[in-house]
Amino acid sequence: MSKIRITLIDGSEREVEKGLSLGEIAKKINISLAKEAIAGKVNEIKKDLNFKVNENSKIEILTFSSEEGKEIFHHSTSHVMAFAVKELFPGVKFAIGPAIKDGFYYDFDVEKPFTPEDLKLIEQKMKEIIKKDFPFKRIEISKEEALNFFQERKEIYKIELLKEITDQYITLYQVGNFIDLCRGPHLPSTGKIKAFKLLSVAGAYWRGSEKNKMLQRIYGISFDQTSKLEDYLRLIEEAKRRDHRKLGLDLGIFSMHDEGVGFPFFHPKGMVLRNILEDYWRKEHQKSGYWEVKTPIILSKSLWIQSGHWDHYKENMYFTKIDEEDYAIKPMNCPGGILVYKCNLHSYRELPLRMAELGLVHRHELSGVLHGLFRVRCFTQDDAHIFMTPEQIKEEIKGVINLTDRIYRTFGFSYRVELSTKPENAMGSEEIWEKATKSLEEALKEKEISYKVNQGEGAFYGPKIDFHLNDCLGRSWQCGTIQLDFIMPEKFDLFYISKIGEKERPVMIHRTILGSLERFIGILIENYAGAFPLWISPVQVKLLPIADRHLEYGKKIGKKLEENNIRVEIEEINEKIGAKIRKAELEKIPYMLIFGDKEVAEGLVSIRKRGKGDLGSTRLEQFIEDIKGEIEKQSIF
RNA sequence: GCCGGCGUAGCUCAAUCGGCAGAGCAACGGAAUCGUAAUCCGUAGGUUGUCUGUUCAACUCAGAUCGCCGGCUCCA
Repeated sequence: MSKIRITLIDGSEREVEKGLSLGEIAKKINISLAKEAIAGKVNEIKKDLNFKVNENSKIEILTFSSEEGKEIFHHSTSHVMAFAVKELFPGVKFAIGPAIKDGFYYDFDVEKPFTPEDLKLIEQKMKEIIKKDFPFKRIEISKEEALNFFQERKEIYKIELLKEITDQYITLYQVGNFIDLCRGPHLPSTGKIKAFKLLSVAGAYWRGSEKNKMLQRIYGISFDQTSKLEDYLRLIEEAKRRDHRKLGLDLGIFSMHDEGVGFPFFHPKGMVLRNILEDYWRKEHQKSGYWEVKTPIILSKSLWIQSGHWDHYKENMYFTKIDEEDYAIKPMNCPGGILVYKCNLHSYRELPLRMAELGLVHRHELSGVLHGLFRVRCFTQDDAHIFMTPEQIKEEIKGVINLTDRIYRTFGFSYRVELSTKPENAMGSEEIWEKATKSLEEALKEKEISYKVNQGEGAFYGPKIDFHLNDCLGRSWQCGTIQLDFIMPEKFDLFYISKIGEKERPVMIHRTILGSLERFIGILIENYAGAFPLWISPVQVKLLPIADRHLEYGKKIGKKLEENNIRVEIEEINEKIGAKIRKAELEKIPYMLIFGDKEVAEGLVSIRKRGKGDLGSTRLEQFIEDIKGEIEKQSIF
């Protein structure tokens, strides 16, 4: 029997018999690898485990621990779900059923939407299918045969998909008696799916377009081990426990009301938090050479026509009338900033001119997208507009990246970066867009930051870099954005006087770092589960007297703490110390100071740290010194 | 905006087939003055989101409407 050479991912080579399947090769490499094998890659192309290798190749065996393996695993589970749905609801038509970041979904066209009870039935059926360990069979047929096959079954969505495939041969996959159009690869058999759960049903448009029919989408997740499913479900529970909408209300940070849907109300504790963030933000921006401005919320329609918002952003804007004249509530801060720039004649010596604004903008978002502080109809952008010469672009962008990085780190966030290019409704020439996009790319490359490109997702006036924060549960949130703009300066005829005394056109950067103060506060609440780091905690210290007669001492030390700019509250409720502690713990206050006869007599305080417990007693002066140091450090623990 | 689910006291949740709306926590009053996550007793709290209808009778059934939740689309 002839032999072939295979190269493994670690670079090692070995000789095997020609015509072995990937699964058999896996067994030769390592028996436990063969057990875990999901599919494989031959010369970078994903293949089923029963794919026979007939020539020298680079081989990789995929398991659940790789992203690609996981994806195949989820995708196969979606086929199992579709099979179950076919068994239980014979009339359904099948759309698409891909793997997604967390699990998979399948879109079905059904007469009646699925109910939660239906999900249980489907799960039950899936269990049966998995138990029977059906093999996934790959079928290769001509495009014409495939068309006939799906036409007979009136699978209109599959036919639509098929028509777009230009390959001569089409692959189908069969599990039991469910045959689906699919590129594969798949698990060898359904028995590999050790744990799965159907999570939710939701309406979803065919091909994501509002113009198309709404289908029923079932979301699910699956794992190769039961314990992983349990971990995942725990994570979902944990996320629910941290929900900023609930915590925000409980901790007195903000509230929402029917009287102003999408417009958050900030409560006293929330304002403390917000003001701390703003103070910190201002300090950082002063250090980085920014000036701060404030521009009005309502501005004349003519300004929005000139800026292009009237043509490109009207759907999202609110309007009003003043003295019979049309006005708009600002959805962005840039036109206001531009008017400030235009007040003076600017020399090249002033550039780059960095103008920051904590600007309150209003945007009409569709009612269905509103979500706590994460998605609102009015929010405060930590905006800035930088006016500069074309030569300064790259350095300025790098400067913004540095500032962003520093601010995110302060809160303990890592992040990833995306670059969005020219959208369909863009203003300005192809050439300008190309130049702008290139500057952003170059800055990222020089900073050695890896990024993902989103084709066609830029703003209408320019390409952008987006920053996505990762929180402690592994979720990500869009916050910062850097948008390069050659168009507004043109529209508003901005200029500066160059070295040789001529008028030159500046370039603009629009940028945010926190993104929206409101959203950022929501993220902080969830990331810290409401237990804020000391330096941003609305209340830093709670004073807990053992008995009523110690209240007076408490007021004295409260005053001393206040004199040292420490945010303090005293507990005056008539309760036992255990109850007072419990209350303070639930309020997630970082430090509790407890004092009774002993402390009053000796001028001490007993320190209790949130989540940690009793730290013993110390002199008040010592505590003040320590806590001031800790606040100064902006420690995130 | 679209699809589905849900709206009962400040919060968390009960109320059988359509038959007088109830509990815990919180609040308030009182007793106890207590040493590191809940002391005990009492009081008050409601047009069951809103409107319309069916019915002898509606928290319960139907329709409309507002809001919330999960998604789709969109996004800071």
